[in-house]
Amino acid sequence: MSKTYSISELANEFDLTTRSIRFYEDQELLHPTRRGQTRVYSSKDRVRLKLTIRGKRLGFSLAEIRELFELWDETRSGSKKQLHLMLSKIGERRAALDQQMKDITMVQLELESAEIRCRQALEELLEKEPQETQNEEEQASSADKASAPSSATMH
Amino acid sequence: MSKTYSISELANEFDLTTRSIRFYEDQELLHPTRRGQTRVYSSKDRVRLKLTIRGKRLGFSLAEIRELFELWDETRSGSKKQLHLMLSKIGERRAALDQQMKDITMVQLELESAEIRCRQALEELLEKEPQETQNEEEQASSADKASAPSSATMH
DNA sequence: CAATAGCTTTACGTTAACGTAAACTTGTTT
DNA sequence: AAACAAGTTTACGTTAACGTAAAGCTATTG
Repeated sequence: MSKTYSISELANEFDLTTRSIRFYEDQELLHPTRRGQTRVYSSKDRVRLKLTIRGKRLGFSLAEIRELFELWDETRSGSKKQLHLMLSKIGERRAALDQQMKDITMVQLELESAEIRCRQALEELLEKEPQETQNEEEQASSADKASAPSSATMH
Repeated sequence: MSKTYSISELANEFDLTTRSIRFYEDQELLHPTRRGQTRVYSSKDRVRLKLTIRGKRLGFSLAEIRELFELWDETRSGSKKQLHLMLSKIGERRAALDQQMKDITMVQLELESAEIRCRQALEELLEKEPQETQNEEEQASSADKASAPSSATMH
């Protein structure tokens, strides 16, 4: 008997709402069993949830993610035609991800250049306005080598 | 006077609808000038459109893309506080992209393994059912070495 | 035993990113 | 001048991915 999880355990672990998790089930990304009326998630479900989140971060729709899951599941039992179709689908996805890799590289370059520009603008400011008590220097030094974790409120 | 573009020129080049392009303007991603009532796009607008598309492929929302554009624009004129804020935002974005890189790598691995599994299943089929006249063999040979470009309807 | 905690279903609301249609202007071609 | 092409505004419709009540089951805890 491998481990099982409740809906709120998973919700906490992955920082989702239970609503989302039930919604994913609705979209057939998860297939928990039931104990009475309560959902019981297997570790397979947990893995799928993790994969789903990863997929979402990459901009995949839930439908696309589901498609990939189904492909994976049907691999064993597939007919010849099915298998070829799967290979083609997988090829599509891999190509799309290759494109994304390139995109990311480009955007990273842009951001890097923006960062440099930003730092230069800062330096220029510091030259014209030499010292003004500034205790905010901690910031400047800390953000230097690692791209900061940065909590931040965002939106 | 550098080159300018009409809305449909851009729409064709980037395979968008004019509706989308106008919508992007509405969201302040583009700022075309006007000749009469007609929009005239500069090459700067064209670059922004290209960047927008790239951003979208990475799962950025239009609002996020707009934010990045604004950061970039305000870099020159920014105050010290502003500049630090920008650096922080840029750091966020770069961290997110780093995460995406990892995600992609993981998913690529999964897909690769799925592909291998697929090919093995195919081989097993071919062993048990040596030849059966199959005229579906055209398929088999073509999908073999290159992960097909595959146009595909996607949507 | 009544209340609390955690789960459930049902169902309407919301936001982003456009699609789609209607009605109008403006220039160009026949 | 009539018709066509390309552009415009206005506005309502649509889909995905949840949010947000509302109302009810069920176990255990004070």
